[in-house]
Amino acid sequence: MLEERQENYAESYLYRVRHSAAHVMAQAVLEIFPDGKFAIGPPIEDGFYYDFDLPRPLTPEDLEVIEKRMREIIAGDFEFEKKVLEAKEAKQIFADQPYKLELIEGLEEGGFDEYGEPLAEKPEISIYTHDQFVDLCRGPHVDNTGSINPDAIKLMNVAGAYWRGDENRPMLQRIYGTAWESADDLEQYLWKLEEAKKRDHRNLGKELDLFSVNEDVGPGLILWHPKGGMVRKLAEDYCMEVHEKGGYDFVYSPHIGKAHLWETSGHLDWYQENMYSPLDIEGQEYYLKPMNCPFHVQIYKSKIRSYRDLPLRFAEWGTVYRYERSGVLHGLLRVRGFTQDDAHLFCRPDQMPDEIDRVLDFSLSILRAFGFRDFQAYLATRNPEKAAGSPEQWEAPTEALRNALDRAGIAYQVDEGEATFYGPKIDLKVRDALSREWQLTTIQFDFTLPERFDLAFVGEDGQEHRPYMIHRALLGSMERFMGVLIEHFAGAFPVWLAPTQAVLIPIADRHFEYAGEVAEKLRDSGLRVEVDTRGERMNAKIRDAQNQKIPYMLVVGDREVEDEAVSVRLRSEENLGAMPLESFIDRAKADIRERL
RNA sequence: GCCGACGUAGCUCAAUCGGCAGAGCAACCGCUUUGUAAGUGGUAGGUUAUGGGUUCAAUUCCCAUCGUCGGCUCCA
Repeated sequence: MLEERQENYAESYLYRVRHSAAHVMAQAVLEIFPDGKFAIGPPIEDGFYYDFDLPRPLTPEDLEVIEKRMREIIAGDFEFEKKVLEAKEAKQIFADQPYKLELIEGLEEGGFDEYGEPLAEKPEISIYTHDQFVDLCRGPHVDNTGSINPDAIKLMNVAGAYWRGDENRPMLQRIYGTAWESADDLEQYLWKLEEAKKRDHRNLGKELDLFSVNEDVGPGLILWHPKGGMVRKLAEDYCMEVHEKGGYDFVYSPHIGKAHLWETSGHLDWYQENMYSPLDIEGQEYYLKPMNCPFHVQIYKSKIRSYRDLPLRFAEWGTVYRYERSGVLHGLLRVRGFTQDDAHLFCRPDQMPDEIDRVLDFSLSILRAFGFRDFQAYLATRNPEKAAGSPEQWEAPTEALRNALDRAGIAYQVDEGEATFYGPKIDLKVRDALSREWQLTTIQFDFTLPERFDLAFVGEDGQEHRPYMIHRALLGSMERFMGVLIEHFAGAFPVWLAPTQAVLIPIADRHFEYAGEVAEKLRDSGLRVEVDTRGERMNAKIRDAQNQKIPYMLVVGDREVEDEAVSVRLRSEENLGAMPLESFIDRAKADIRERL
């Protein structure tokens, strides 16, 4: 599905518009900085960029000047002319452009296009010219610069980017721009960005008092406040309940473990750069756990396992700590300490396909319960360059993963050779309300740990056999998942997850007593209720409850006291009017049951 | 980590050329007793992120550190 979309995009008119806009921008930039060097400038989702090596950092004012000049070039209606030439000729044209020369050399050798992407066959070398500007480019472009709509382009921002994405190469300045066919499209896109900003979980986290990060605690470490803590608890309660029903056993493990454990598991070999420095305890080195697997493996190993015991499913909401470079931290989505809804499945080879089916279905049903409908899966297969075990060992699990995906009937793509060395995996992404993709679930085979820890079960034949081990996290991490939930619902959690489900709004002081009684009754029937006893007017209380995205606002005044009723207003602004308390309770319970 | 921008009251933001640090909201104390998105008056709130430097004088200029944001790279 996604792949198709991308293929279509590359052939679309809009793609050519954006590609052309990138060239126009490069011309404008190089007119301002005649000695500037330019690198690559492809269309991307929603726009384009171009990388430059310039004598000074660009400012927002520069962008305005560049954008203005772009409109002049567009108005000039210059033709885009393509010319195919020999590498030698191309090198002469770009003699003082080192990045272009490097690209030409790459093209000459074949194997890579001008964006550094691998190619099947050796490409031709071509240039595109418009006005006075020449760029190495395979196209395609629009016919004339005039085909770009000057009212539908906008330069967005400047950011650093390494040449060829390699941190050992020079840091270039990347200008991001967006381009559309019509001014309306541009406006709509900018609106969507605004909308995304309003939903930003970092802002909502503050406004709804869900969580914070504190400078003194440390970057990438989350403090859950009571409201956010409640949402998280509710999410965890639900998941734990279905895990128990789904045949999982709950285990708990410590936050630290001896160096020897991590040596055995191999983490100190291949994961150490993501691990924090060891603690010294009585002369022994202990590491904060970056993963839960070794502990679960040790629980497996705590006694002799029979084939009759399998499958074993050990689940733990396990908090792990991973070193992330300071620049990549991002709200709840990328943190240094987080809690995985982790589990490890140990099974016999004959049970493996069924286990895979089960866990994939399980994941989908949980994600659906949280309101996600649109899924995209990625099957990562063996990378011959770095893979534990033999190709034959990989076959059955890879097939099982593929079959499970076919049976589940969800869109998936195969990422050939993208697996980690220790086994094939499925990653599951969900699409949110703004149709952005978020990776949540991961289901990974592990060929290495059963070997390293010498895991075994006694078979029917009385002999020792090696179990399969599958690592899986469904929501991924609670922190990241909460961030995704906040953005998906724009903070308006479904009733079953809302930290406060109803707020009672007494109109005057004399209604406080009745409001308190109603609140007690609602709490008795399991609802999470607050009473707003501030000396504010009803209008102000409604406004605040609305901003807090509380599902039900229950106004009580003289009439309601008289009738033993509540007047129900929904956060959708719908006013349901007065109803008997029992009717409201029924309504709320139905909404909760339906997960609305 | 790297490139760039930024850091002022709990929050959102002002402060002209270097010249007494301010507003709205929130909080607190009053008045108001309210019928579906902000009633009203007052009070309090600051080592301008931290440390150093330049200057008669620094929120403002310089340096370092910490942190935040947009990207690169990586990823649950």
